[in-house]
Amino acid sequence: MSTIKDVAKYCGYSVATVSRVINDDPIVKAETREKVLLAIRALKYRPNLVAKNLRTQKSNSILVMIPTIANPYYAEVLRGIEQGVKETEMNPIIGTVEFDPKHMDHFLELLDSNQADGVIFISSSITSDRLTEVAKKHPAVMCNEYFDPMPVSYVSINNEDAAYEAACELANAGCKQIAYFSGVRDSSSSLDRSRGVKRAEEECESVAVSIIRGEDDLHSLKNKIRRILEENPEIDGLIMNSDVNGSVAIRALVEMDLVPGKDVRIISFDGTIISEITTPMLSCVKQPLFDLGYKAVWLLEKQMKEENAPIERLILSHEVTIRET
Amino acid sequence: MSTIKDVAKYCGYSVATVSRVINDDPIVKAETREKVLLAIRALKYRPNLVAKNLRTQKSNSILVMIPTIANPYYAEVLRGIEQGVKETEMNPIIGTVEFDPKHMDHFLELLDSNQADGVIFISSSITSDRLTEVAKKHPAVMCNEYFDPMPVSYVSINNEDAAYEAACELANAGCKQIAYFSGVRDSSSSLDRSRGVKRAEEECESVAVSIIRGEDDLHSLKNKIRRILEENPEIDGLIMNSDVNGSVAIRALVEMDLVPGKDVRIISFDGTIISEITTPMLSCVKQPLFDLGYKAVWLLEKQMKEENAPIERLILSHEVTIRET
DNA sequence: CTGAAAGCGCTTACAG
DNA sequence: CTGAAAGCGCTTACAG
Repeated sequence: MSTIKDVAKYCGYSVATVSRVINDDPIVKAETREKVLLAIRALKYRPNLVAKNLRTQKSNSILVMIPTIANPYYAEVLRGIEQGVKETEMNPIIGTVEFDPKHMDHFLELLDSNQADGVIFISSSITSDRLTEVAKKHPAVMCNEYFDPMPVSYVSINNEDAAYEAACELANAGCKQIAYFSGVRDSSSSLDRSRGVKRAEEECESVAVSIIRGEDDLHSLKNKIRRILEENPEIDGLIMNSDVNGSVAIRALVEMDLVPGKDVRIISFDGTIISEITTPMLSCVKQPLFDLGYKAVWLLEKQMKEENAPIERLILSHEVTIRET
Repeated sequence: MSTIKDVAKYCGYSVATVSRVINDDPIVKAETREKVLLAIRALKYRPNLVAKNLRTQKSNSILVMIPTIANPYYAEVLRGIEQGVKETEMNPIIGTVEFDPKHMDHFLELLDSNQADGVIFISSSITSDRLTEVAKKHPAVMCNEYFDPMPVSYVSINNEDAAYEAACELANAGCKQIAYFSGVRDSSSSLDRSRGVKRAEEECESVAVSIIRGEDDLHSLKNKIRRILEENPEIDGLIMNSDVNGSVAIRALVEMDLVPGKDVRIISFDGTIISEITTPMLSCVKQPLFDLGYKAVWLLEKQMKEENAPIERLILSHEVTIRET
């Protein structure tokens, strides 16, 4: 590989001038630029970004922490992040936590060892304490979750409204008794959604809502749904906190000889591809996943540009999509 | 952030000695090591890996090219890659091509600009010509696909055998007329699978097999399946080249009032989570996705260690899992 | 066993 | 408008 020195020698200018050409410094004479460019092409020169990063004390990378990659939900958010990052010529380093704090520490090291300039935490990929610690030293933003009150920018949908609307939608379709299966952990989104379904219960007197804690694995969840449904045959509406869990609800119903969308309606959160490949297709609360990721990068950039940039809270709009359940 | 110089000053040794301690050089006296370690802890020193990388002329990162992240199939392979990479203390840089050559070039630049030391191409994330070019300059391996003959290591399952077994499985279950829906592009796996189903047709005289080219989007595929099934009502077995496409087959059957797994059997490739969340659950050819990724890293490491390491072709074993279709 | 010094490939104030 | 030189934070042959 040729270096900047080789280029300088080849075209007869100094490395300083070559550097200026590479960095589009308008101060260099047009004629000089041409000659340097010619040399660069002739030698197939590529700047060594490691050297540049060392010199400029930036890594040009941001860390993206996600709970797990094995979920189309996060994949879609990542696509938005990649788009955002690309526009700023940075590289994303994807850290999949897989619910293991050791993994998290491993990735957060990258911030301290100058391999990443900032970090985006997607969903519940970090604890409140740990975030406080990290955010003190490095630019950080949250995506899809938040800790209140904490001086960290975030982007999310309004989960309370979304859950409220989902419950109203079911009520309008004639449901009298709705069960909301929440997440397993008390995340902000989970709590907000609970608040939303409760508000729906208060506002429309025709409907009753119960909140049920979910299960981590699909099989336990399916059994739990069946049990709840057997014990409460009056339940005719289900709100599931993810599309995968929505698919589990379909299965539970089918096993009980109930028809999803007829005997029991289902609305699931997220609107990933999962909600489109089930039969029947899941009605869902569509989150703007791509945009959530994209905006997270945008927020992070602001934090990285200014030392004391103001904290921002961004709420994107969702959409309740009624399909076949 | 403190640097190696600060540490040296703090403990009274030279930066050279501190460097040796950091790198576990056994030559330093135990007593010295202790004192240096104390200083490192006192100053919360973290080595700047960018500097180290520049000095040692390695990036400590490998590039992982995938067609798209929005697919549980690739997500699972990535998990294996992450595991492998972690064990070698490298970082993966994930490049999602999204079927856009511009994206690919963007990521391949990382190799030339010293930000990555080697590259793994997952599935059909590159063309044969481009790979030849890249492999000349950088360590490279392929995962799940291959180009023959080409001096590049790869890891894959035996797709021909897998498709053969899937077809035999359907034949044993009583199917007389099988349709194999292949991929849209002529990848090695697609071709090998076609060969496999043809071999099954030759060997068991009781069954006929037709090969049908798939469609890129789900809706077109569903319509195509319906059309084929309407024109050929004797078809009683379907082999789909992905779980997502398997789910589309389920939907097509249900819309035609056919019962998946009874009127028409389905075996889909891959065995991702998708195959577990459909109702009925898809029978499938389970690929060792995690191991495929893990072994790809292992192969790449060998290529990176030695300039002229021999080319290896690794075939991992698959498994036909019969569930409800 | 330890240290002084060169050097990895860049950028950037400073001088001219 | 261009160049000489310092320096980013490390590693490593070499000398002692």
